[in-house]
Amino acid sequence: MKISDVIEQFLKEMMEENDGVIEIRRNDLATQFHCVPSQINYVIATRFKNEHGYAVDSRRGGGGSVRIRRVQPSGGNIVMHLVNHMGDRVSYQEMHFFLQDLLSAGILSERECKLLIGGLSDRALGMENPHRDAVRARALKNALVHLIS
Amino acid sequence: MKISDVIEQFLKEMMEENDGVIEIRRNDLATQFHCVPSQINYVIATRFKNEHGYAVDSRRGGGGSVRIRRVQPSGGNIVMHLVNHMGDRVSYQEMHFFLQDLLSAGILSERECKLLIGGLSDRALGMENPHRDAVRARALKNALVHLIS
DNA sequence: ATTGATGAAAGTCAAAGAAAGTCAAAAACA
DNA sequence: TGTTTTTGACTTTCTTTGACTTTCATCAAT
Repeated sequence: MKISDVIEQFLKEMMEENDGVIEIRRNDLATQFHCVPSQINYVIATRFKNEHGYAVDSRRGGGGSVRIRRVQPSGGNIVMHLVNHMGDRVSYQEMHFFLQDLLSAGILSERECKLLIGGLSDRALGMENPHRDAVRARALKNALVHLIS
Repeated sequence: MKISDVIEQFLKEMMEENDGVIEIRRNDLATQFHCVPSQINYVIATRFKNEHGYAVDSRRGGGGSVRIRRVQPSGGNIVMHLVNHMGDRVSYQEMHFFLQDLLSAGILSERECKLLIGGLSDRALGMENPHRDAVRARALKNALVHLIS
């Protein structure tokens, strides 16, 4: 049994018992499983992607930690369907279509769409393509999964 | 829970109950929370910045103290006030502080904050600093301005 | 009334500490 | 062989600590 699988299993069980949210200290977990800390990053990067329905955020520095949340079963399926059909580049136009869908499905409000349209416009992101559309894709997925988890 | 966060919380609650003005003795506060006095300076420097709507002034010497007060942005437009004072680089942590401001001012909902926190996290943006904080600053400003226009 | 000493505040700044992140080489596996 | 996993050296971010500095008030001596 691979250590990565063991850690993945452990985290997912922990999440089951915990309403879909866990908060861990990377170094503690590494100690617990006798592996290097960056192994935890590997597990998170490969097993807890947005596309799988997980939102991750973390803080560095003293008192820092990593939090992982799972999408809520209710209402999550439409969003996850979109997230999984998004690909890893999303143009501004495409984003509009996605947001239109979510708006008419009643999942996002008009204000919420506005925030994303403003924040993830070409002007806001600033960089050139293809980088820009890649950043937008990641940002949009993260935003949506974060919202419903 | 970090001691800095505890102190921040304490001061903000105190300010709530006190009409937006508090006056503290740095050394007493440090004693009360079992930390060094300069920790108080750290909390004030990171959590009570001007751009978050606080004004700090202090007197040294015998009988000295620190006064912190909430400043209402004149003209009433809190969003524009924040956007104008944001600077052209915003860290993830700073964004949290800004969003907290907007949340407690009743300008953004919790969902709207979640969208931005997820969409503009380090993970979502992907690139390295200093570029990352610059993109986040632009994106956040654009999102907020777009929202109110 | 001026000066000077003393002590009581707060301020500054950089080092140390505490976390997480990155990246690519090495190893294991299919 | 090509992909996935493991490892570890190095980096970044944030917090805590403490030595040193500056400012102010008071009081005693001129």
